[in-house]
Amino acid sequence: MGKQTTEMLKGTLEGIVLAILAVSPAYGYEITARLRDEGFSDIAEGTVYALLVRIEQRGLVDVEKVPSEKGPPRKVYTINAAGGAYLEEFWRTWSFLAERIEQLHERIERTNEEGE
Amino acid sequence: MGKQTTEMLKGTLEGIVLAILAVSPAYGYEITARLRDEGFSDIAEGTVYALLVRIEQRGLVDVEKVPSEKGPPRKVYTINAAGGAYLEEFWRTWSFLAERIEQLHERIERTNEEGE
DNA sequence: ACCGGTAGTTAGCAACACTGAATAGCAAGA
DNA sequence: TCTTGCTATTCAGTGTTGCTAACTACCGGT
Repeated sequence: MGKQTTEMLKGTLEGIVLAILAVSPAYGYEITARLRDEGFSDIAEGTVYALLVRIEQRGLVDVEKVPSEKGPPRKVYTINAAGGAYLEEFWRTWSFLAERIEQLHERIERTNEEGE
Repeated sequence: MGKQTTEMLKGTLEGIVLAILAVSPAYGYEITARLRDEGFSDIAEGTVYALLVRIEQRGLVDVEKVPSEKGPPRKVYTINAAGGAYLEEFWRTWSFLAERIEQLHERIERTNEEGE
């Protein structure tokens, strides 16, 4: 994966995972798969598991152990009230950043056009 | 500044600064000021200077020392060809990420509406 | 008995933004 | 003169984050 992507995921991956959990509860392995489906093809499994541990420790999600038919028990994560609040804050921060960056992008596009 | 903002800036601040330099060359102190004008009110000066050192070492910018009338000499940074290529890659990465996240956001908005 | 898919854990690493302090030049006011 | 204030840059140390790589563990089919 591009190095830029890696760096850009810092600070956003957490929100992305919480957003996925806001759609419906899920366990680690499943989340990794959903991320792949979403287009984040190369996110390491280890990364997701580590992230889940973090958001659990911060109390943003509730966890339930569910036996699996084909493997060790799953840890199913459900976003809770604190997680919901955190996610809202995430959207606000994201919107702010996205707006600024889009503005910059457009300004540069215009500058380039004028220069041609 | 919010902790989320700090984390989200990782990977994007570099692109933002390069984008600012793509508009016109500038020196560190000035860049900090421009960032404030852009709405990034609380980016530490030290952060900007450290970032400038990094992108200089990677050869993304050219540097010229210019005497200042009111203080020590300025280091004026100009984006070069390598920096331009890097910036383009940045826009691609950003667009990809922004698209995915917007999709997720919209999906959740819809989910919430249905639930009401 | 072995292999492949499912599921999770852990240790160590590199990159990045922040804090806080230090350095340095110059101008205007007490 | 001394000091305050603005301009301008540098540096050491910290915390968070995502990645890599290896390991454990459970199950079914060959």
